[in-house]
Amino acid sequence: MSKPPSPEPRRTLTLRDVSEASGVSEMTVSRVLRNRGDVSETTRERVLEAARRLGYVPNKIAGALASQRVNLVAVIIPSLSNMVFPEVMTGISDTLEDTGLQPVVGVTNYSPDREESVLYEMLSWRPSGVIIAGLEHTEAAQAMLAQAGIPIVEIMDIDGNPVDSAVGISHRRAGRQMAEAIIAAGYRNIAFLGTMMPYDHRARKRLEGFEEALAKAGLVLVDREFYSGGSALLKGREMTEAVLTRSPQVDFLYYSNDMIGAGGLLYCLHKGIDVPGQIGLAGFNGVELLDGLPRKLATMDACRLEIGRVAAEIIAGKHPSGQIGGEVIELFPTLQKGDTIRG
Amino acid sequence: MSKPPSPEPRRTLTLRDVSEASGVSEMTVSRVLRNRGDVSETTRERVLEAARRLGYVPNKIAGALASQRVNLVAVIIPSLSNMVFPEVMTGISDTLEDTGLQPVVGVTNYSPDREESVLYEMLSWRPSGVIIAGLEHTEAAQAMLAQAGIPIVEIMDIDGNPVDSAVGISHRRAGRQMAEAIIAAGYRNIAFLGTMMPYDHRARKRLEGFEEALAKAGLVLVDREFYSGGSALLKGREMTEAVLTRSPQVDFLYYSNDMIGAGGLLYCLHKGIDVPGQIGLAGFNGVELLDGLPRKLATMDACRLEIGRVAAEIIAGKHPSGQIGGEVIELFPTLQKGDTIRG
DNA sequence: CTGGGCTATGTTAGCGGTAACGGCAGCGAT
DNA sequence: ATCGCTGCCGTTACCGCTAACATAGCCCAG
Repeated sequence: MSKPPSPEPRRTLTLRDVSEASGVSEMTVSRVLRNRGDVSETTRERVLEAARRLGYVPNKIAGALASQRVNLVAVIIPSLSNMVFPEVMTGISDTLEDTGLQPVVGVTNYSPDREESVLYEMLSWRPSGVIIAGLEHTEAAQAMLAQAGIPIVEIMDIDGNPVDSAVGISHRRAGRQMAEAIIAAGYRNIAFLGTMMPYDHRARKRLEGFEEALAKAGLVLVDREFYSGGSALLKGREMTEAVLTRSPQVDFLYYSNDMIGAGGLLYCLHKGIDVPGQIGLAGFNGVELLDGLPRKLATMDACRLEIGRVAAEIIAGKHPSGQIGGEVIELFPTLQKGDTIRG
Repeated sequence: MSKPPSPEPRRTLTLRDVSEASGVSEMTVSRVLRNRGDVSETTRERVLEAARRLGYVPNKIAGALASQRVNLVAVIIPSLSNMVFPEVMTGISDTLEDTGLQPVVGVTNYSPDREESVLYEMLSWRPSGVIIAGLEHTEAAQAMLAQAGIPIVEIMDIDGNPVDSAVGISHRRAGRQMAEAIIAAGYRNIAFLGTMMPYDHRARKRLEGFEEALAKAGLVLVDREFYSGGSALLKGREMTEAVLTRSPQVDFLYYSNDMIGAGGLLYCLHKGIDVPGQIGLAGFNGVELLDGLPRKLATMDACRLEIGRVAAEIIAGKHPSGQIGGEVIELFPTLQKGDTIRG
């Protein structure tokens, strides 16, 4: 593989190279490249031409050290492979787009220890802000966030005490609302199917809110089934089969996410079960995927895009509230009954 | 929101703070914190204790500038919201895990210009390597890659000329193979349904290979349908309906990805079409999702995890081939006939 | 023609670390 | 006693860039 005939892969270029090539001081080159300060049009062009010709790429490491400013925003999330966080990312990226800030993602795989170390790693690059999923962190992580001296936004969830700002929905309330809708529709033998991950606090809170509302109506879950890992769609089928076999009296299945709910829905339809007459179904997240299903699954959207958008606005200091930090912004998901809750 | 009662949000800590707190030189602190060089056990502990107590987080910006070493690997991909790149990311992360290297993702949304600017931005942080999707880049991007002086790995595709190394599959060959299997199964009236994105070169190459094999058998596509954006599952349904309405003679539908293929499959099953008797279906990617479908869609896995793994190994300099760079590693996807190709 | 206020550019001093080298005990071998 | 180690730690000189200030023309009011 012969590389293109570059004269010599010489050491990487610096401002000095550009300054020499264009006959001005390094400072002037720096000013041109950052569009800062006054530079005459003719020098500007001479400098730009030289930079382009040499293929100069500025060294942000040196720049950041000198200016004590870093245009990075640390974004720490549990996973990229479900449908929810990529959409949050989209909201963040879109909003950051024209602020000069850039998101840098770290993935924790729902592990608190990994979260701690990812956070440490990212903070060591001195970002201008942190967006981090959830309100539950290790003690050390909490301390780092509190001491960082930069805006912190905890996203997705507001049931707890944020370090600084928070943007999200109340999962407890979401669980409650869904339970109320289900009860109102006349279902009484309700089962829960969800993830077992010990650290998915938001799924846990939804379940808590759900059971709370059931209790208020004098009901308890008739059955529950948990899973971890694997193809969510397939797991949804399997779990549904397991529950329906074990507890034939069940008339409603509440899933902790849409993906397994979709699996359950496909299973029920395949089995010829009357949905929502005989059995009702509901999921959580409001993922786009559902639009393509034979029947629309009842769900609640989690305001993912909006969460990303608002979090980014807070970091960029352009949130309408105008506050400096320490705000808790609650968003309100809407319940979409779809075709799988009767009434 | 009162913060925890930290005595004073004082300026951020430096090595000097730790060195004063532990009564040794900054250099020694640096050595302890990096586990490098000889330090007596007692001083090491004194330093660590002080660092922990103060909550010191090293400044990698300064460190990187001084040492001319950055433990970041730039990963530049078109999207995070389909199922393919997250899995590549997983392969990369897993492999980088114990090398001290850290991936940093940039997303281009399939836009060459955005790719160029993301690349520029990332190179300005002087990463130790670049993993970038595809072989097609703007001229400027090509130049930057060639000049960067660090290992570059272009992933997913090997039908073209890599700047340095490449890891991927031949999409042209993949398209050909699928066509051959379809023809061998006796289908003759074949339609293509896929993405319209002008910059999805890999989908384009698959289609090219596909048509090439058809031609060799004296066949041409009976129909074709393109889309962009929206819920892939839903689009799959809609496109399938459109094609079947327009060209009732069609007996095979080749989709450019599994997601729209799944939508098509659900549509066909819903319409009571005999699959694979009356109509056969095939997708591409081998996503886990398919496992949960009522019938398994024929597909070809794209070796996503493996691609990520190998790319990361090359960057980390621990690929078995032992070469320094400039290698092209072709992986071979396997065709899974599933339940949607007869025979 | 002179001082003040531009504008366009250069100079100086770090930013917070680390590479490279230097120094100095302590200690066994000669 | 001398030498040469090795183990531990400090000093010095940057890394490549930018904030802050200094400087040099230049124009115009007084």
